[in-house]
Amino acid sequence: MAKRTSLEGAECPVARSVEAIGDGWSLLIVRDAFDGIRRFGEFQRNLGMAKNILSTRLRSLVANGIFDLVPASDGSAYQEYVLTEKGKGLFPLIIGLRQWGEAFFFEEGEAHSRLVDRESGRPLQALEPRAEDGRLLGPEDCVRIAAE
Amino acid sequence: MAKRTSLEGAECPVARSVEAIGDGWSLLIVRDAFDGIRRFGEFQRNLGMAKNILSTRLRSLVANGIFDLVPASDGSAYQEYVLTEKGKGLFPLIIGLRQWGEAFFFEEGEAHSRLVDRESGRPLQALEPRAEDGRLLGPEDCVRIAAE
DNA sequence: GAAACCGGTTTTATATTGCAACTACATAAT
DNA sequence: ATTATGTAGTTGCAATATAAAACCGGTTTC
Repeated sequence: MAKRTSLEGAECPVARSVEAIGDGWSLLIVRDAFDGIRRFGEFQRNLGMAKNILSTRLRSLVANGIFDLVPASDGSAYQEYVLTEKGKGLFPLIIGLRQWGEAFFFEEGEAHSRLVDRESGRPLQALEPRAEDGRLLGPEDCVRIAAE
Repeated sequence: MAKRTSLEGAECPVARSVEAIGDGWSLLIVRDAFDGIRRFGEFQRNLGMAKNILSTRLRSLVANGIFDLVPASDGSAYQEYVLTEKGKGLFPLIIGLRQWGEAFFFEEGEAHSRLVDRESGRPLQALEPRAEDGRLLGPEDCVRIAAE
């Protein structure tokens, strides 16, 4: 997307999020991070992406406070990319991507990787937007109001 | 991201989703659609993006079954882009982007647009991944298992 | 009937991507 | 100790995508 100057400092939270991770590779990198990937080479092999791009993406993710660069946990002289609290905050988003993909891009019975609750081994509940009082909300039940 | 050949037909639902909407503009277009935007010119003015890019994005979103192109509802000879059921399925994802943005990109008290429940006028509950039995799940409580 | 509007496409310049080669340092093998 | 291999990048270059502006044919408004 390159410049997208119209979005800098936007008053819409969606726009700011998109500014930080609204790019396919970044989302996949974060997905992998949730699966325990931490090292540059692991990301690179796993995603099959060019190293220079991975390099710039990771730099940007670190700059955006989504990853921290810390000394490797295996005692080697290398470093690891670990999710910050902000990065972990993307968990529902990645779940959302996964559930939407499962619902609309796979045939019945078509094999795909699954994300399961470690304790029960069963899939998660579908994410559902709800009102404060618990009512289930669809797109038509919501209104966006501009910044005051 | 251009080619990303490594992702075509991926067995990971996240990857397929990213293939379809993992691009900043597409996400913002969908966000606007949830706010009731339907016409080419509305999207263009609203997002401040180049018309040629909007054109290719909308074409791709239609090709991916996220929007339908239908005759304009005002009786004019023009057409409108309306979300399909699949497109509406992105609602939780957009909420996820919004809530993450609100949580991590705004200072306390900093003004931003809000999405509220139409009935109560109050903000939504935070999206929370849960196990089937209702337990709240964090990233550490989940495991990804490969396609069988 | 003229002027403005709508929904694009075309053109052109610039920025980003992706690949392959290269580098510097760390670790492992002989 | 020397050599090989692995890690984590960077650099150069060609291909591709993006952005801005001009253009264009039908539509609606005046």
